[in-house]
Amino acid sequence: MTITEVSEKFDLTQDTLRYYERIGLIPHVNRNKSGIRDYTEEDCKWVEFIKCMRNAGLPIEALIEYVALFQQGDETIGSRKELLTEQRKQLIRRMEDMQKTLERLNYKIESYEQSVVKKEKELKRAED
Amino acid sequence: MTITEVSEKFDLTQDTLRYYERIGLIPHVNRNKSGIRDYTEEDCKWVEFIKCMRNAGLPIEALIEYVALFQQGDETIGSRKELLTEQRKQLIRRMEDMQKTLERLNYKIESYEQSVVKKEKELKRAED
DNA sequence: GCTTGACCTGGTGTTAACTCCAGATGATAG
DNA sequence: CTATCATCTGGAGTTAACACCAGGTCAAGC
Repeated sequence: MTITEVSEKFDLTQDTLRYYERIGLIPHVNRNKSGIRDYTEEDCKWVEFIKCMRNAGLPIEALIEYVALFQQGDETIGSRKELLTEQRKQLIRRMEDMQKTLERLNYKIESYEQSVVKKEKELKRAED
Repeated sequence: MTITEVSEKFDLTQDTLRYYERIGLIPHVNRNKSGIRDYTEEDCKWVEFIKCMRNAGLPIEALIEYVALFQQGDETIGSRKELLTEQRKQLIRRMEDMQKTLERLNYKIESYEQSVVKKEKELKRAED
Protein backbone atom coordinates (compact mmCIF):
# COMPACT_ATOMS: atom_id res chain seq x y z
CA MET A 1 0.00 0.00 0.00
CA THR A 2 1.13 3.51 -0.72
CA ILE A 3 1.25 6.17 1.94
CA THR A 4 -1.68 7.93 0.28
CA GLU A 5 -3.85 4.85 0.67
CA VAL A 6 -2.85 4.30 4.27
CA SER A 7 -3.41 7.96 4.98
CA GLU A 8 -6.96 7.79 3.64
CA LYS A 9 -7.72 4.43 5.18
CA PHE A 10 -6.90 5.54 8.71
CA ASP A 11 -7.62 9.22 8.38
CA LEU A 12 -4.14 10.33 9.33
CA THR A 13 -2.12 12.77 7.28
CA GLN A 14 0.94 11.55 5.44
CA ASP A 15 2.98 13.86 7.62
CA THR A 16 1.61 12.20 10.71
CA LEU A 17 2.39 8.76 9.35
CA ARG A 18 5.95 9.78 8.58
CA TYR A 19 6.21 11.45 11.97
CA TYR A 20 4.99 8.35 13.78
CA GLU A 21 7.54 6.27 11.97
CA ARG A 22 10.32 8.73 12.68
CA ILE A 23 9.78 8.73 16.42
CA GLY A 24 9.33 4.97 16.54
CA LEU A 25 5.62 4.96 17.26
CA ILE A 26 5.27 2.44 14.47
CA PRO A 27 8.05 0.16 13.23
CA HIS A 28 10.10 1.16 10.22
CA VAL A 29 8.19 0.74 6.96
CA ASN A 30 10.06 -0.85 4.05
CA ARG A 31 10.70 1.19 0.89
CA ASN A 32 10.58 -0.07 -2.67
CA LYS A 33 13.61 0.16 -4.96
CA SER A 34 13.03 3.87 -5.50
CA GLY A 35 12.82 4.69 -1.83
CA ILE A 36 9.05 4.99 -1.52
CA ARG A 37 7.19 3.51 1.44
CA ASP A 38 5.31 0.32 0.75
CA TYR A 39 3.06 -0.52 3.70
CA THR A 40 2.54 -4.22 4.33
CA GLU A 41 -0.54 -5.67 5.94
CA GLU A 42 1.31 -5.76 9.23
CA ASP A 43 2.37 -2.12 8.93
CA CYS A 44 -1.29 -1.25 8.54
CA LYS A 45 -2.19 -3.21 11.64
CA TRP A 46 0.39 -1.24 13.56
CA VAL A 47 -0.99 2.03 12.30
CA GLU A 48 -4.48 1.03 13.28
CA PHE A 49 -3.38 -0.25 16.67
CA ILE A 50 -1.46 2.92 17.44
CA LYS A 51 -4.31 5.10 16.31
CA CYS A 52 -6.70 3.23 18.57
CA MET A 53 -4.39 3.43 21.57
CA ARG A 54 -3.66 7.11 21.02
CA ASN A 55 -7.33 7.77 20.69
CA ALA A 56 -7.88 6.29 24.11
CA GLY A 57 -5.20 8.56 25.52
CA LEU A 58 -2.30 6.18 26.01
CA PRO A 59 0.88 8.23 26.22
CA ILE A 60 3.11 8.28 23.15
CA GLU A 61 6.12 7.52 25.32
CA ALA A 62 4.68 4.21 26.49
CA LEU A 63 3.69 3.21 22.98
CA ILE A 64 7.15 4.00 21.63
CA GLU A 65 8.59 1.77 24.29
CA TYR A 66 6.12 -0.96 23.44
CA VAL A 67 7.11 -0.87 19.78
CA ALA A 68 10.79 -0.89 20.72
CA LEU A 69 10.26 -3.92 22.97
CA PHE A 70 8.33 -5.67 20.25
CA GLN A 71 11.19 -5.23 17.84
CA GLN A 72 13.61 -6.80 20.30
CA GLY A 73 11.87 -10.14 19.96
CA ASP A 74 10.46 -12.75 22.29
CA GLU A 75 12.76 -11.95 25.20
CA THR A 76 10.61 -8.89 25.86
CA ILE A 77 7.22 -10.56 26.05
CA GLY A 78 7.19 -10.24 29.81
CA SER A 79 8.07 -6.56 29.73
CA ARG A 80 5.45 -5.90 27.08
CA LYS A 81 2.78 -7.57 29.13
CA GLU A 82 3.78 -5.49 32.14
CA LEU A 83 3.73 -2.31 30.10
CA LEU A 84 0.28 -3.00 28.74
CA THR A 85 -0.99 -3.97 32.16
CA GLU A 86 0.21 -0.70 33.61
CA GLN A 87 -1.37 1.26 30.78
CA ARG A 88 -4.59 -0.64 31.24
CA LYS A 89 -4.59 0.33 34.89
CA GLN A 90 -4.23 3.98 34.01
CA LEU A 91 -6.86 3.71 31.31
CA ILE A 92 -9.31 2.30 33.82
CA ARG A 93 -8.52 5.12 36.20
CA ARG A 94 -9.22 7.69 33.52
CA MET A 95 -12.47 5.97 32.66
CA GLU A 96 -13.53 6.05 36.29
CA ASP A 97 -12.78 9.75 36.45
CA MET A 98 -14.82 10.28 33.32
CA GLN A 99 -17.66 8.24 34.76
CA LYS A 100 -17.80 10.55 37.76
CA THR A 101 -17.74 13.58 35.52
CA LEU A 102 -20.50 12.05 33.45
CA GLU A 103 -22.69 11.57 36.49
CA ARG A 104 -22.02 15.11 37.47
CA LEU A 105 -23.00 16.33 34.04
CA ASN A 106 -26.14 14.26 34.20
CA TYR A 107 -27.07 15.86 37.47
CA LYS A 108 -26.32 19.35 36.23
CA ILE A 109 -28.31 18.86 33.05
CA GLU A 110 -31.21 17.55 35.04
CA SER A 111 -31.11 20.63 37.24
CA TYR A 112 -31.15 22.82 34.18
CA GLU A 113 -34.08 20.83 32.90
CA GLN A 114 -36.04 21.85 35.96
CA SER A 115 -34.90 25.45 35.73
CA VAL A 116 -36.14 25.60 32.18
CA VAL A 117 -39.51 24.15 33.18
CA LYS A 118 -39.77 26.59 36.04
CA LYS A 119 -38.87 29.45 33.74
CA GLU A 120 -41.56 28.39 31.28
CA LYS A 121 -44.12 28.30 34.04
CA GLU A 122 -43.18 31.79 35.11
CA LEU A 123 -43.59 33.00 31.57
CA LYS A 124 -46.95 31.32 31.40
CA ARG A 125 -48.07 33.00 34.59
CA ALA A 126 -46.87 36.31 33.19
CA GLU A 127 -49.11 35.76 30.18
CA ASP A 128 -52.18 35.33 32.32
CA MET B 1 -9.12 32.17 50.64
CA THR B 2 -5.73 33.15 49.31
CA ILE B 3 -4.43 31.93 46.01
CA THR B 4 -1.86 29.82 47.85
CA GLU B 5 -4.61 27.99 49.71
CA VAL B 6 -6.67 27.42 46.59
CA SER B 7 -3.59 26.28 44.75
CA GLU B 8 -2.84 23.67 47.39
CA LYS B 9 -6.42 22.61 47.85
CA PHE B 10 -6.95 21.77 44.20
CA ASP B 11 -3.41 20.93 43.23
CA LEU B 12 -3.14 23.58 40.56
CA THR B 13 -0.29 26.04 40.36
CA GLN B 14 -0.96 29.69 41.08
CA ASP B 15 0.05 30.39 37.51
CA THR B 16 -2.60 28.01 36.28
CA LEU B 17 -5.24 29.60 38.47
CA ARG B 18 -4.36 33.05 37.18
CA TYR B 19 -4.24 31.71 33.64
CA TYR B 20 -7.68 30.12 33.95
CA GLU B 21 -9.07 33.37 35.21
CA ARG B 22 -7.38 35.35 32.46
CA ILE B 23 -8.86 33.29 29.65
CA GLY B 24 -12.28 33.16 31.30
CA LEU B 25 -12.21 29.52 32.27
CA ILE B 26 -13.34 30.62 35.70
CA PRO B 27 -15.17 33.85 36.48
CA HIS B 28 -13.25 36.89 37.65
CA VAL B 29 -12.11 36.58 41.27
CA ASN B 30 -12.51 39.63 43.49
CA ARG B 31 -9.46 41.35 44.96
CA ASN B 32 -9.15 42.87 48.42
CA LYS B 33 -8.31 46.55 48.89
CA SER B 34 -4.67 45.92 48.06
CA GLY B 35 -5.40 44.07 44.83
CA ILE B 36 -4.86 40.54 46.06
CA ARG B 37 -7.22 37.73 45.03
CA ASP B 38 -9.65 36.62 47.70
CA TYR B 39 -11.39 33.43 46.57
CA THR B 40 -14.95 33.01 47.80
CA GLU B 41 -16.63 29.68 48.39
CA GLU B 42 -18.23 29.98 44.99
CA ASP B 43 -14.93 30.73 43.29
CA CYS B 44 -13.60 27.52 44.78
CA LYS B 45 -16.54 25.58 43.45
CA TRP B 46 -15.81 26.92 40.01
CA VAL B 47 -12.19 25.92 40.25
CA GLU B 48 -13.15 22.45 41.34
CA PHE B 49 -15.79 22.12 38.65
CA ILE B 50 -13.42 23.23 35.93
CA LYS B 51 -10.70 20.94 37.14
CA CYS B 52 -13.05 18.00 37.08
CA MET B 53 -14.33 18.79 33.60
CA ARG B 54 -10.85 19.38 32.21
CA ASN B 55 -9.74 16.12 33.75
CA ALA B 56 -12.43 14.32 31.81
CA GLY B 57 -11.20 15.96 28.63
CA LEU B 58 -13.89 18.57 28.00
CA PRO B 59 -12.45 21.18 25.64
CA ILE B 60 -11.38 24.47 27.16
CA GLU B 61 -13.28 26.34 24.47
CA ALA B 62 -16.59 24.84 25.51
CA LEU B 63 -15.96 25.52 29.16
CA ILE B 64 -15.04 29.13 28.49
CA GLU B 65 -18.29 29.51 26.65
CA TYR B 66 -20.18 27.89 29.51
CA VAL B 67 -18.69 30.33 32.01
CA ALA B 68 -19.48 33.25 29.73
CA LEU B 69 -23.09 32.08 29.38
CA PHE B 70 -23.35 31.64 33.11
CA GLN B 71 -22.27 35.21 33.67
CA GLN B 72 -24.95 36.46 31.32
CA GLY B 73 -27.64 35.35 33.72
CA ASP B 74 -30.81 33.33 33.53
CA GLU B 75 -31.52 34.10 29.88
CA THR B 76 -28.82 31.61 28.97
CA ILE B 77 -30.07 28.64 30.95
CA GLY B 78 -31.32 26.98 27.79
CA SER B 79 -28.03 27.47 25.95
CA ARG B 80 -26.08 26.19 28.92
CA LYS B 81 -28.16 23.06 29.08
CA GLU B 82 -27.62 22.49 25.37
CA LEU B 83 -23.91 23.04 25.71
CA LEU B 84 -23.60 20.56 28.55
CA THR B 85 -25.77 18.05 26.72
CA GLU B 86 -23.52 18.24 23.68
CA GLN B 87 -20.42 17.84 25.81
CA ARG B 88 -21.98 14.89 27.57
CA LYS B 89 -22.62 13.28 24.22
CA GLN B 90 -19.01 13.66 23.25
CA LEU B 91 -17.85 12.44 26.63
CA ILE B 92 -19.92 9.30 26.21
CA ARG B 93 -18.44 8.77 22.77
CA ARG B 94 -14.93 9.03 24.16
CA MET B 95 -15.79 6.60 26.93
CA GLU B 96 -17.12 4.12 24.42
CA ASP B 97 -13.92 4.41 22.41
CA MET B 98 -11.94 3.82 25.55
CA GLN B 99 -14.07 0.84 26.44
CA LYS B 100 -13.21 -0.74 23.10
CA THR B 101 -9.56 0.00 23.61
CA LEU B 102 -9.78 -1.49 27.07
CA GLU B 103 -11.24 -4.71 25.73
CA ARG B 104 -8.52 -4.84 23.15
CA LEU B 105 -5.89 -4.39 25.82
CA ASN B 106 -7.49 -7.12 27.88
CA TYR B 107 -7.32 -9.47 24.95
CA LYS B 108 -3.73 -8.58 24.17
CA ILE B 109 -2.62 -8.99 27.77
CA GLU B 110 -4.33 -12.34 27.93
CA SER B 111 -2.49 -13.46 24.82
CA TYR B 112 0.77 -12.40 26.37
CA GLU B 113 -0.18 -14.35 29.46
CA GLN B 114 -0.33 -17.48 27.38
CA SER B 115 2.89 -16.67 25.56
CA VAL B 116 4.64 -16.33 28.87
CA VAL B 117 3.30 -19.65 30.06
CA LYS B 118 4.35 -21.30 26.84
CA LYS B 119 7.78 -19.78 27.13
CA GLU B 120 8.15 -21.09 30.66
CA LYS B 121 7.20 -24.57 29.55
CA GLU B 122 9.81 -24.46 26.83
CA LEU B 123 12.41 -23.48 29.36
CA LYS B 124 11.34 -26.33 31.59
CA ARG B 125 11.65 -28.80 28.73
CA ALA B 126 15.09 -27.42 28.00
CA GLU B 127 16.07 -28.15 31.59
CA ASP B 128 15.13 -31.80 31.29
C1' DG C 1 12.12 52.39 58.58
C1' DC C 2 13.87 48.45 56.48
C1' DT C 3 13.71 43.82 55.06
C1' DT C 4 11.11 39.87 53.88
C1' DG C 5 7.72 37.39 51.62
C1' DA C 6 3.34 36.66 49.30
C1' DC C 7 1.13 38.47 45.56
C1' DC C 8 0.38 41.35 41.48
C1' DT C 9 0.61 42.21 36.03
C1' DG C 10 2.27 41.77 31.45
C1' DG C 11 4.96 39.32 28.75
C1' DT C 12 8.14 35.70 27.25
C1' DG C 13 9.48 30.57 27.32
C1' DT C 14 8.44 25.63 26.97
C1' DT C 15 6.72 21.13 25.48
C1' DA C 16 4.07 17.86 22.96
C1' DA C 17 2.28 16.48 18.84
C1' DC C 18 1.82 17.42 14.96
C1' DT C 19 2.06 20.33 10.34
C1' DC C 20 4.19 22.67 6.77
C1' DC C 21 7.82 23.62 3.58
C1' DA C 22 11.81 23.52 0.25
C1' DG C 23 14.44 21.17 -2.65
C1' DA C 24 15.37 16.64 -4.74
C1' DT C 25 14.08 12.26 -7.11
C1' DG C 26 11.79 8.69 -9.76
C1' DA C 27 7.83 7.14 -12.37
C1' DT C 28 4.34 8.18 -15.72
C1' DA C 29 1.46 10.58 -19.31
C1' DG C 30 1.46 13.04 -23.58
C1' DC D 1 12.03 14.30 -24.13
C1' DT D 2 9.53 17.03 -21.05
C1' DA D 3 6.25 18.14 -17.72
C1' DT D 4 3.61 16.61 -14.01
C1' DC D 5 2.94 14.20 -9.94
C1' DA D 6 3.55 11.49 -5.84
C1' DT D 7 6.85 10.85 -2.80
C1' DC D 8 11.14 11.51 -0.31
C1' DT D 9 14.20 13.88 3.61
C1' DG D 10 15.65 17.26 6.96
C1' DG D 11 14.30 20.97 9.17
C1' DA D 12 11.40 24.92 10.47
C1' DG D 13 6.69 26.54 12.00
C1' DT D 14 2.40 26.11 14.73
C1' DT D 15 -0.92 25.55 18.54
C1' DA D 16 -2.63 24.56 23.05
C1' DA D 17 -1.98 24.79 27.72
C1' DC D 18 0.38 25.95 30.70
C1' DA D 19 5.09 27.60 33.27
C1' DC D 20 8.35 31.00 34.22
C1' DC D 21 10.18 35.57 34.98
C1' DA D 22 11.11 40.64 35.87
C1' DG D 23 9.87 44.45 38.07
C1' DG D 24 6.64 46.45 41.27
C1' DT D 25 3.28 46.71 45.44
C1' DC D 26 1.92 46.05 50.07
C1' DA D 27 1.52 44.20 54.86
C1' DA D 28 4.08 42.33 58.72
C1' DG D 29 7.98 41.36 61.79
C1' DC D 30 12.03 43.17 63.96
